[in-house]
Amino acid sequence: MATATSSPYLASSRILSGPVLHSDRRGGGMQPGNPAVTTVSSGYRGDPSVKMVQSDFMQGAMVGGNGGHMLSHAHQWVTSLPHASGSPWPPSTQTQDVKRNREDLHPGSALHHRSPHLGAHQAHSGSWGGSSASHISIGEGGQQQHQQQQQQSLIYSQPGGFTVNGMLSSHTGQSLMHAGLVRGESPELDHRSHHHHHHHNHNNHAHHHQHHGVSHEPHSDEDTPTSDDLEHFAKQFKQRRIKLGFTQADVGLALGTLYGNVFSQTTICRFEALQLSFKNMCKLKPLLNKWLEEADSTTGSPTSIDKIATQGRKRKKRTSIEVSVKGALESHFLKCPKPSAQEINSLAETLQLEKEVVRVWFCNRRQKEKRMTPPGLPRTPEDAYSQPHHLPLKLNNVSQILRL
DNA sequence: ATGCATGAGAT
DNA sequence: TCTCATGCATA
Repeated sequence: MATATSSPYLASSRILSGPVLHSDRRGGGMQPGNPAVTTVSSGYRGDPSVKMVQSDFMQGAMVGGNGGHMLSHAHQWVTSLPHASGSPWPPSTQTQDVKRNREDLHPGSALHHRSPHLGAHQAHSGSWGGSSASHISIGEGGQQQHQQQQQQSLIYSQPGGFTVNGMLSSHTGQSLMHAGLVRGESPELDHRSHHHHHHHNHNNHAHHHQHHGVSHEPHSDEDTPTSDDLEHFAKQFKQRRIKLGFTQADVGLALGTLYGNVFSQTTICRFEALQLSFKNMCKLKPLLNKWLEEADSTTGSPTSIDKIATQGRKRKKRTSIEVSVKGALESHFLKCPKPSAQEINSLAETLQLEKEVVRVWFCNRRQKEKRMTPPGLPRTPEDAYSQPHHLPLKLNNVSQILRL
């Protein structure tokens, strides 16, 4: 495999369609001594224009240790033999260029039909002032993180009208009736009032909506859902989405046309799998909820959105790190999740990886640690018991809550 | 479904 | 530089 062929990042070639090549897995092991391979690809990146508002809430420190119980993560990196191959990409200068455009192009949109029925919406009351937080000890291993960054973005709600792709706004007044009538579920969500009162707060945008007295449920968006709400919603969402015959990618695109925010299949997938940070989950939920309402209220229509060509930007090829190397990285991570630049350098040398690759690996590893769901999230309650390790989720959120 | 990557913002 | 939100490219 001629991997690595061309320059690592070609800056100017906008290869539209040519899948340049991909090779990555070593097949025969050429190039001994190379722990990682990289594949070439051309990519584009795009559309920096979207952002959304989000309340910057907690973010927190996560960790594994906690008072509850174990926290060691089990992971499964096997030590397999290293295949060697790949090629190191030369230190190219990456000049960046800006580009904006949308990415992703794919015509397909599923237009299956959807069955009219049910609606799921969440009803949680809202603040989770009393959610399950209480006392957990965080911290350990390493350091405390404190950080909380908030990014603000704006909200875009398209002013009504235009219905993209055929979906006319024919929502049958669902907006009004949701929580109230529909929804035949809500097993165990919301309020698990524990003790404690936290005021979450500090959000820049104050939103206080007036409650009109009754029946109307609080707009399901806008209030901070509890982890259970999110969990429940995600599940419900996935189920509906599938029934309606949409793919994760379809949803991502639809969100773009509907609200101006395009999301990739990846993001939708992560949402469903609760693999996003709590804050991120909260941000996306309203949008997805809206899409859901639109989707099941619309009666058959093609979702067509054309995609414009994308212009290209170069993306560094993805480095494929060998299992054994990953194992080494993992070990180090356990010892020190936040290695200094120096440590990164030496590690990189030892492992024969680009320093940047190592740095990014740690960043990603840390991020992973912060997700809502631990690596092998028990899919069923039963599994929860059978699986000793991993925090039963939600615990993670607690830490976030505690943060503030 | 995920691994590695990019970038904006906060430090 | 890190964190965080996101996504291309992959398996």
